[in-house]
Amino acid sequence: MDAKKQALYEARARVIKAMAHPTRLFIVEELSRKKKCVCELTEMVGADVSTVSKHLSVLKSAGIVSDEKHGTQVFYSLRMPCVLNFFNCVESVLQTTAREQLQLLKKG
Amino acid sequence: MDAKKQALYEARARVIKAMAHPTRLFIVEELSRKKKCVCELTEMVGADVSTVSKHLSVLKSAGIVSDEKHGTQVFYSLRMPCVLNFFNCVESVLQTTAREQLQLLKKG
DNA sequence: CATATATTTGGTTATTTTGCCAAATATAAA
DNA sequence: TTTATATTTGGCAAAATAACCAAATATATG
Repeated sequence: MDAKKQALYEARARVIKAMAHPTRLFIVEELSRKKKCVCELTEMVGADVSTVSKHLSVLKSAGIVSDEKHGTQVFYSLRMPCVLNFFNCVESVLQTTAREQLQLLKKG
Repeated sequence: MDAKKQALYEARARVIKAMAHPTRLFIVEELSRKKKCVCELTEMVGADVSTVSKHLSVLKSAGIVSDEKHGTQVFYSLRMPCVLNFFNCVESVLQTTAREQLQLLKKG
């Protein structure tokens, strides 16, 4: 794999890696409903504010969410709703795997 | 976030995390064309066989690829082609971000 | 059975990621 | 300006990842 191709796949991986965390997936799904401030998300996630803030910064750096300041609060919103398409496929993967496991158990 | 929800998002994250590596993205795209043995992929990737084998095992554990043995070779194929949908969105994210950067540079 | 080829597994080291705490910033209100 | 609230940043320790080498396994062939 040459350097150019390598760079391309690294760029792609960076975006996907930004989604690859339970908390960040949760945040993305919540933001798909409605923009929310850090404090709301912190409350929902149930982790330290600084932790949630850092997760948001990962998503922002990847270009997945955007932020806007209103007074002292910062509201985040989903900038690329197409990432929601991931969920459908992920759900299929999980279901297919689960069904297959079930089959194996029946047969075994 | 209660334990049940936590578990759900962890399961989802496991699938996405399996994709979140440049080499694995490359492998997935190659397998979308045609099933390939470990030796072929190793050649294309240009890393140690053991490294490629481990990447394949990550993809397999996540349910994204499947394998079949023919003699001494193991052929991997894409089990869930829907993961290819990820690429479109990832490309959009990269493009949107790049265009925005360009705008900022023009204005600045 | 011995040999050669393909793949996986175990082990080690280096790097990255995560999460929390404490401290720094920013903004609004008293 | 002081105070209170919201958010980000720096730093540290624990955990997870990644890559390579060496060794183990499996399968075909001489």
